[in-house]
Amino acid sequence: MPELPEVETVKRGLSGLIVGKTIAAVDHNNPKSFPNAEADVRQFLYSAKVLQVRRRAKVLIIDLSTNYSLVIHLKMTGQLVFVAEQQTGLRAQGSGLSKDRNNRRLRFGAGHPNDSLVGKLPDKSTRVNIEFSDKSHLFFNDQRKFGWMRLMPTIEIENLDFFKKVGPEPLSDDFTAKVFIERVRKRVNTTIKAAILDQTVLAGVGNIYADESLWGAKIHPATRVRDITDARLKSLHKEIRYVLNLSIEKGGSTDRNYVNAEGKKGSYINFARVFRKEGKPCPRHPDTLIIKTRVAGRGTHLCPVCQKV
DNA sequence: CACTTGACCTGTCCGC
DNA sequence: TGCGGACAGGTCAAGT
Repeated sequence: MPELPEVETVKRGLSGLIVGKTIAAVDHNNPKSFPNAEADVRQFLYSAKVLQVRRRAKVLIIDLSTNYSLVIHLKMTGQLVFVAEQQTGLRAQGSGLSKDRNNRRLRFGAGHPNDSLVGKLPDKSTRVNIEFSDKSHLFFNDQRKFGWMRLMPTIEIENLDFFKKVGPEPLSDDFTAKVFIERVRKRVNTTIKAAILDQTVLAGVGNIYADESLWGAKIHPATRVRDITDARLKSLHKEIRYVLNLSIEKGGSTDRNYVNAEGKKGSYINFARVFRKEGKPCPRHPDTLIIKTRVAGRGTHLCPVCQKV
């Protein structure tokens, strides 16, 4: 599920919600989702204070006062949701929950657009339940169990294989068109979609923003990198930064599972031009319909008129 | 080495 | 309704 904008949105939300809190207890039920031994959990997690929340690529890092960190990858269906102490009538602002005249929370059935997970957790997808000393909770939910949360010394994070190999942050000032073109050209013989999905080329782009940026740059996702001009790649660089920034502004994309730190959905999907728009008109060519095909083993959306191989 | 394909899981949706 | 198969936003390992 979550790509860079979704993870960034969770990071920003969590920063304002858990920094300064002290961990009091931790529950976990699946070694794939949370592999650490109990002894380490007790020693480095219990009584630890949250110092800061960071993001690198699609990975979240919660730094603790014990010089340990929680490193989290949400993969396809992971969620990190904070729930304040008591769900009383007067809740913290911005929770996204609808309320009736008496300021009580309204109940919604599953799938309602205004539905929220807050008040329903933990549930059967909860893999880790962190309780803070003020009785608030941070839940790590993950339906498909692809994601993970692990406790490790802060200083060792950079030595993880993933961090040693991962490419530059696409929204950093250093990530110029020149840098992008140099890196993407190392993947001469593959398709441009596979190249920008490759986290060692650049960090953070997943299936949604790959399709969205390729449409923006008018490049067919199956085009071989060697067949694309520098001018087109320069345009793609700009589009990648544009769609990522726009999505962060909209709180990310909720296609199925994604929710932010308050259990609320993102709205980028409402602004998408091609992703999940198969059968809808292309914004540039209202007479042409967006099609869905398969490129780089992934569902791929494109306009057959403005994106030619 | 560069590149592609399946595996990891659970849930949902679609066609029969 | 039930059942089988395809598919879902990400990475890896194993294959060519």
